[in-house]
Amino acid sequence: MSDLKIIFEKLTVAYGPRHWWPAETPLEVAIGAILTQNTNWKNVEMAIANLRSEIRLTSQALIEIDRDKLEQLIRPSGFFRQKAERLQLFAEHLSAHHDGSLEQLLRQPLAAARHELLRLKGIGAETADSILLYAGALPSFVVDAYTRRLFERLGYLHGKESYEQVRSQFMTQIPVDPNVYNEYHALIVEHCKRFCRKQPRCGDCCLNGICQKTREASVPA
DNA sequence: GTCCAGGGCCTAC
DNA sequence: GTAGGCCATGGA
Repeated sequence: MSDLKIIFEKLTVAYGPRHWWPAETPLEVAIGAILTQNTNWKNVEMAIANLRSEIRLTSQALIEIDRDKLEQLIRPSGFFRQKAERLQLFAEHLSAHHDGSLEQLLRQPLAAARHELLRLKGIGAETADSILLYAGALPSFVVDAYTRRLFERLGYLHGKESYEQVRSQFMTQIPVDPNVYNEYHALIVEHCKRFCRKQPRCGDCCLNGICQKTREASVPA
């Protein structure tokens, strides 16, 4: 069994199934994925609550709402001007090419859907993979800052790998299964929120023994 | 007051 | 191709 699978199992035992990404529709997942760019999820929840209070979360409603109004509604999520533009460009793309339906975009083969998302302004690799995985249940592994931080601490990454390199490393070593990718990413986030923030606070965590950082910390100076 | 959070774009080199 | 600056809010 590969190390990545062992780590997945340890995290699963420690935290249990996460059933991640609270959202009612695929489009809502995509909205959250854009709003959470470099932003705390709590702030995103406030922004989505504001949106819900004013409009239905449909591509048409996102297109029709006044830009300034949209900016004010999503303001708590930060970077509100560029995120408002990204939301409207995304909705306009869906309207122009998929009858306003994200589900239709996601019915394509994974590679085609990913390529299409990556061509949109404001949709980078992580946001695209989050949409593919959490909105479309397509097996595209999500690499985020937590993934890098945890696996650098574990000694599997060195910080110089590209996004695509890290992604393919995961996708070749763990089963091609959206349920596994979904859980794995969610477990990484849960673990990092507890133990691997920027300011290291290694504690008695479930990965003791295989974490390079923990081993280093336990060696007397 | 400072640091951090579920990134991505643009520019310069 | 890649390093650095910029975008911005709210909570700890």
